[in-house]
Amino acid sequence: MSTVTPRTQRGTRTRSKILAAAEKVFATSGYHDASIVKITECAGVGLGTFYLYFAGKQEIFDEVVEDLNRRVRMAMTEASAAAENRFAAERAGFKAFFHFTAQHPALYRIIRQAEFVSPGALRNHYSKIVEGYIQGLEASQRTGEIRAMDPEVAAWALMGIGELVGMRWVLWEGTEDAEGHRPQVPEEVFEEMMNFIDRALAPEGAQLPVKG
Amino acid sequence: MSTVTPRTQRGTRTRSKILAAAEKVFATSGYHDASIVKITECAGVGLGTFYLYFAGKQEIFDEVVEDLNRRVRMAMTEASAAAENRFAAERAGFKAFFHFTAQHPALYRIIRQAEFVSPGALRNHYSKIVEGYIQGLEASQRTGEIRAMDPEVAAWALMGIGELVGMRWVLWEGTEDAEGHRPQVPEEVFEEMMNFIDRALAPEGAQLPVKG
Amino acid sequence: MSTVTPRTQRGTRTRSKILAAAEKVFATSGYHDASIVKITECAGVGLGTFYLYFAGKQEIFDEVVEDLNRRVRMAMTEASAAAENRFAAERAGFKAFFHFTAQHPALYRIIRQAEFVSPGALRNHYSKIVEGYIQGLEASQRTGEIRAMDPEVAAWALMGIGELVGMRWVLWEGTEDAEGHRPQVPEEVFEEMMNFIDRALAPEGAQLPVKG
Amino acid sequence: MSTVTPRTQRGTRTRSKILAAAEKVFATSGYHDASIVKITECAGVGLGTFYLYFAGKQEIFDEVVEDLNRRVRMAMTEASAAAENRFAAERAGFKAFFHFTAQHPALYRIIRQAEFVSPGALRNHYSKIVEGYIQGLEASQRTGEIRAMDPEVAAWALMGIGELVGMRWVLWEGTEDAEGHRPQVPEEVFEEMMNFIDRALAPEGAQLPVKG
DNA sequence: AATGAATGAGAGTTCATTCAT
DNA sequence: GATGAATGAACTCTCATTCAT
Repeated sequence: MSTVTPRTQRGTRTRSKILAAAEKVFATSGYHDASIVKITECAGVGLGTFYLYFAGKQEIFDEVVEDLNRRVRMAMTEASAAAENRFAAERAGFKAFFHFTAQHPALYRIIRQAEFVSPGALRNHYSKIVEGYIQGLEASQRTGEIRAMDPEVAAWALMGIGELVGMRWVLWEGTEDAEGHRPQVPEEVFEEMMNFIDRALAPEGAQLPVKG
Repeated sequence: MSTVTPRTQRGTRTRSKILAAAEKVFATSGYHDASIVKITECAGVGLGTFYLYFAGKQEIFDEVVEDLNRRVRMAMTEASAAAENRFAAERAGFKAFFHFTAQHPALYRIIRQAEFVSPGALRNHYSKIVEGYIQGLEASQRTGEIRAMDPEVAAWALMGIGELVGMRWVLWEGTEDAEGHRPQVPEEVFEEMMNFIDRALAPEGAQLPVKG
Repeated sequence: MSTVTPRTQRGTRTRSKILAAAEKVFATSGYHDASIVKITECAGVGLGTFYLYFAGKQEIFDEVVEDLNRRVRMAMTEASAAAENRFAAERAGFKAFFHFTAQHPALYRIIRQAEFVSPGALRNHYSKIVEGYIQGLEASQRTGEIRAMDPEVAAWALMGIGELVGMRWVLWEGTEDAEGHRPQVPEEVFEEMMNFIDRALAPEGAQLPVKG
Repeated sequence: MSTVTPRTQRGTRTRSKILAAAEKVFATSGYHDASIVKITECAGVGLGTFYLYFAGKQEIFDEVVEDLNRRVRMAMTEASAAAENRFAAERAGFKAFFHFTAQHPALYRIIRQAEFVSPGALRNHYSKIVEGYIQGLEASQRTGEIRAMDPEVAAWALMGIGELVGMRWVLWEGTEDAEGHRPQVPEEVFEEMMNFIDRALAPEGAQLPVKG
């Protein structure tokens, strides 16, 4: 009995419930402790139902990763797009990233295990995000808003900063509130981080905006 | 039957063999696929022998993490200590980090799974490395070599940069050579990264060293 | 929800499609690997439709067995009936049996699993074929064409010969052609076998017909 | 954790217990209903112990088939060897076959399912037994005790006779006694069968021995 | 000190069957 | 008449851990 794309509305809803449950359970328990039983119980469907829509545990894992990846990129892109200049765009992008992280701790917790679960998914995730950073950096370079540099190296550096700052101040700091959401990065930490980044990217001899 | 500290020289040697095997197997297979059988076979000892020296799988994992952490910090500290100024120290520290990474891919592969295996070990690992960065940054601040800033935020940023650049250019780039070692970060990438960092940390109005 | 005899012509056609599909799938995959999904897919009907016409997997298996049994016996009877004497009838019967086997390998493959799936169906199948042999043997005994003997023992012996010779030379020998049919028993093997049987049955002091 | 040949005496005994239990359970329940749990329970060992000595269900099935095959052939060979002439040898061989069947119904019940479980094992089983028949027939041909014929065809015919007569009178007739053994083929049936065979094989114009 | 046979909880997965549409 | 989404019991197999030797 092979996996199937749902044909009815009811089927589509069921598939979504399972996918959402999987995100939650993977984030809470990690890949290996996330049993199909846990996922289906959390989704409120029978065990066998899982295999109606997914070929197996690894397949749904990949789909969850891809899904989170798509959503976090969209969140970042939308936030940046609304900004007036590169400073604002940068800030908005990181803000959106931390906001998403706070609401979907799954992003971190899931990605960091992917190394052995699904190496392809892992690389794909990071590569796609880096791609977004690169495009932004290249655009800013063309307008002279940032200095000349290899955008790829800078992109990985920016992602590294976001990743560990997010881990430290969103994931570790404090615990979830009643709705399972986490606090944002504190304002002063965020400013320090943005200052760090702005200086790293600033054109030769530029005047940095003064905050506060 | 509780774990035992080896009393004889032979016992000490056996324990070390198992620990070394565990590092290798965890790095190759990941925590969950690393069975005790694999570890003991790799170490060339009987299955039961494992439980003579370790309380269980999670315990030896923690010990491997701690061991790697101690060694990478020592490598970074030693490299930095020999440097003449903060620029050189910074460069030497990152060089040492990438060098260690290249020779012990286990560091990454193991750490990134620790989230669910042993959260304490994970935080401990990052915190200790950050601690080293903070001390270095504070010292440089006192001598005025770097600008005023919150050293903790900068420390996490630096660690993030090292982590993702290392992942991208050491772990992913190219494959292992015959001895299982990996290539270093390419020179030009390293320079771009250091330039990024130097600018981020530089005091107001400082002249950055020009790289030939 | 109980099984239903089709009331419409459409229903009758559907039921037949499923039965034919079941014969094919049972023969190809064996009883246990023949899922209801496979059968209904092969029949080109929905899964649920199966239970409209059959109470379950075992029931349709029994019906397939019975169906094959009826058809093979009819083939053998018709072939024998047209023959002029017992020699010819005998030959014609075995020929028909092998011919049917060649076109319906399902006969063997299905029957041989019936032991645990449906013991009753198994015994019924063999018993009915034996019954046919017995009637033929008794008739020949009355005309003196064959010697005095217990017809039941002889009948089982004949069936055993046919079964294993068929397995060896029809089922195993060569592969199916484009239409999924199998080659007949080679002429010389068939003659050897008939010679074996003729001698076993021949009246005291009889002259056997010389072949070739 | 891969399968292992037992190194200790205890291990050897355990492996044998499991193998014996498997024969019994396969014979009683058939391949598909014979779960590993049933087998290990019947053997009085833990579930996991099974996988210490066997790679899986199919592997132990093959081994059981091979084991039964070896034993039935040895029983037949030994019985025949002690006989004074081909008549006696033939009778002794079939007697031994039925005797073995009576004590190991597993032989039939297991073999007949092998078609889909392990086709190789099935062919191997029949081929090896046929090989024994062929050798006996060829020897008798050389001494002139039986007529000229293709020994392979005759061998398959003999095996077919034994198989179905055994099925009918040993397996089906009556039920097991307290020790799980089955009654022999009735004397008169056996004589009828041997008479059938003797005539089929007898040299031209031979006098058949008259049975009192 | 060292070993490896033994264990069983728990994992992922399949599929005959039911039933609302 | 026809459908396919939903179910859960039951299966095979893995592996951390114990313990007698």
